[in-house]
Amino acid sequence: MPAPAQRLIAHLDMDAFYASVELLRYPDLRGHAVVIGGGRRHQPEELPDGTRRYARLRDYAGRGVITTSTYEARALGVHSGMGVMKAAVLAPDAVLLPVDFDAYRHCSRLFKAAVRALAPLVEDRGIDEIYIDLTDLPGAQADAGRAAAQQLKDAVFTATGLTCSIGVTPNKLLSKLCSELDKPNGITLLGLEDIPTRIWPLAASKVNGIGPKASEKLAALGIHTIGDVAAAEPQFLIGHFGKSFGAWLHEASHGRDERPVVTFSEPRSISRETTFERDLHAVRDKAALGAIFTELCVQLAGDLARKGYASKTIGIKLRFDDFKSVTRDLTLPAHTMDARSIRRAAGECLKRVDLTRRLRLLGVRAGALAKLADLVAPRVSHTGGDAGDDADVSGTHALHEPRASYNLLLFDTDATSSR
DNA sequence: TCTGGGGTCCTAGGACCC
DNA sequence: TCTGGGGTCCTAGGACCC
Repeated sequence: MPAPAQRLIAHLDMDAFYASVELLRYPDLRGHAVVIGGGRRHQPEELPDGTRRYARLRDYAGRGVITTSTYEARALGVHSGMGVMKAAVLAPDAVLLPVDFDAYRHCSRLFKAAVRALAPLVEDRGIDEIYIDLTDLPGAQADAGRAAAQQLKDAVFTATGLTCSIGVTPNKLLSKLCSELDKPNGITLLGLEDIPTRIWPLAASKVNGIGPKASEKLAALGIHTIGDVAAAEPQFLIGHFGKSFGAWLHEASHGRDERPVVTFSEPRSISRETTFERDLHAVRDKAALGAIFTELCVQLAGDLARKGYASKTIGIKLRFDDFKSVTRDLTLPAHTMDARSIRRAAGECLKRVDLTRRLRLLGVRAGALAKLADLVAPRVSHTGGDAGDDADVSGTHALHEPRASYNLLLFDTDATSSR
């Protein structure tokens, strides 16, 4: 019996994506330490002589984190996730630019379209990275995907003017690891036979799925590299990390991963949240908090409508001044996409939280989503008053196990609802 | 001077039903 | 006074990722 052909999976990761997009429009910053992040209010200023004046990290005051930085800034120790104020200590002269998601989304669409034109089996992994299944791409197997990877890089550059790094291996886990190995602007190919020499020396934390907590726990057990994990007994890992995660650690460390490239998936939740410029108190800042709360619900309702979903479970998220977070949620009798219904459900959730401490973040989430089209699928026509037709429709539904409730709460009729 | 915003998945206990 | 198991839904928290 012939063995099934080995898969050929690519992971494509854009190089310092947000920062690189900014350099397209501010080419004079090329070669400089540039950082993207913070709040608003630090747009470059166009001067009469045609040059620009940029904000520097040292000028910044307030909350906010670094979203991305150029490789020059990273060399100074500035990394994404770092507080801007902390980064300013390390690199006071670095240029600070505000985040412009519209621009990044535009470039994201361009590079993904360029890739799909060459290889259609693409899995979205956020704004700046994708997996691509090259297994059945004509000619790709001949050179383990090298020529295909180069073509993809060329196409991305032609479409956007941006570079990326690509890893090509038999699965997603290894490809994700490999796209990092020759960054920026690199191609890394790897076969299963290369795992001991090229994968096992890497830190365990490089594996997608081994985060800070798991790394720390592994380190406490004397396990630092992926090879250390691979050398551990599966039962030892299961004993310390549980049946599911422990077994996965063992498989992952040996480079085994059967997950397919998934070209489409329905969203599970949609949310909006905001961190306040200063911490707010439920009583003393009631008005401000209430306005923000309502605004989040209105935005969320807009997102649902735009994307064509209704939600049956509304939740809130609070973060207190001590950075502790809590969530509460409420499942409704029917799906909704109405801002006032969302606001009312979120208000019920809020009542279940102790609001003694001041708040730094408030969020609203819509879960248990159903596509609007599925909810209203069978015509709801009351024009003729044809009871027979209606009965027939609902009978069909009872038999066919509706995927979602029909009872879509489109409008809030409760005039006394809180504001 | 701390730490954004948008997601996914997993675990675990209790309710409730058969 | 003792004694089931399984399945699903709901809720809360947490790890992790981009």
